Amino acid sequence: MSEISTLTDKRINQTRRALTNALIALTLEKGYDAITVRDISERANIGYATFFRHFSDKDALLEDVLEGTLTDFLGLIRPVINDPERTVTLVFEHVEQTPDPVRVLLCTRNVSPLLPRIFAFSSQAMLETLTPNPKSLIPPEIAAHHMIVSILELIEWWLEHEMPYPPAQMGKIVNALIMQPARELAFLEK
Amino acid sequence: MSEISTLTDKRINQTRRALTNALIALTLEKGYDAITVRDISERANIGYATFFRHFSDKDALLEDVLEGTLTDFLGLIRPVINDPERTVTLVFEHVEQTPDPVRVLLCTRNVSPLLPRIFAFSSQAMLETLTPNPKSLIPPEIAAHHMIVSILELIEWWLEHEMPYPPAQMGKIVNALIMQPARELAFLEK
DNA sequence: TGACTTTTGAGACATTGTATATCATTTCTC
DNA sequence: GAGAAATGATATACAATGTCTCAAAAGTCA
Repeated sequence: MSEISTLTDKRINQTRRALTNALIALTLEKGYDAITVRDISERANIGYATFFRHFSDKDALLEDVLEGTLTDFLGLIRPVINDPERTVTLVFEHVEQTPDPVRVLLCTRNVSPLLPRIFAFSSQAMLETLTPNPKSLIPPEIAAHHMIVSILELIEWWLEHEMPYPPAQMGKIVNALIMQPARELAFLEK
Repeated sequence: MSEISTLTDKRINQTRRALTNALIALTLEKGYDAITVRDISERANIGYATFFRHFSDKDALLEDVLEGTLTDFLGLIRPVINDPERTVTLVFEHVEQTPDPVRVLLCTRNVSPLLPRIFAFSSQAMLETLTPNPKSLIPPEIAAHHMIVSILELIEWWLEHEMPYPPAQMGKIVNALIMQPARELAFLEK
């Protein structure tokens, strides 16, 4: 009973969604550090004490938001992981559709350990797919790390400049500037 | 009198240096968000109220530390700004000599507006030095931004992996992986 | 060295934010 | 409609911030 209702009760879902939306909105307005649990609960029209019935503190709510955002990304790119340009284009299209959670992700980079773990995981996955060139000057771990992290940097630039180029063009740019050079310099041809 | 002694009184310098060192040490131990003004003043062997005679809050002390660190960097690279490999090598040598303030800089990226401003400034300076290739797929602002930001990413990787390659090699790697491709793709030959 | 100035340490205080507990009320599930 | 669960409102303990005061310590400069 109670185990099922914890998942299905409309009030719970509604409360959590309201808190999530409030956190995202307030973080973009004032910055994550500046907002309080009281701010969040007021914006969400939720009692202050009710917040703590769902999340142990502000950081736990953030984790919840980031986890959803990152899960979306991983599901999106998994099917096309071997086509860099297509992967990057899909990522930018997804950012275009829901920019706010991504903005939150970017401006809370150092708060949560989630992003570093996703980076390490993605780098590892990439190293298992490609064959390092033993004669290369560039260690494969550096090339893999560079490919992963630089994409996020360009997403950040793109969002801060109000998405001046369409996702397909960003896919071409990232591929030419980052993916192709890294693959040619550090790995053997497919 | 008071104006001169404000700058020369040994007690002031000693207090500020102790607070600076305490902030760096505690940030690396527990993370910037987790430390309190009381933590800092206790570690520095300074009275709690004395902290506020020097800095309005924790963030102001951090700004002071970061400003010094960034000023060091800018002074270091200014003379050799047109030689990418040498510039990068010097930067990595400097990080090797004083890694702790750089670690603090990296893990407080989103706290202070200083780093974004330095990035914007450096990108602008780079754009004024190089000639964009009008036929390039890649906008020069993206190439410039990429060159600046990616170096910091590799510094972060290098520090987190305990500096596994010497600065000179990191200079070669960064030049081959980032600087050369960006220059060839987005700018005209010097 | 010695007079004078400035900084410091210690403690009190008001304020703000966190996190928990209680209880009547509302809302959902079955 | 009955019972169970979540919510709102309120009270409370606690931790951290930032300000203030005053006596003691340490510096400056003649």
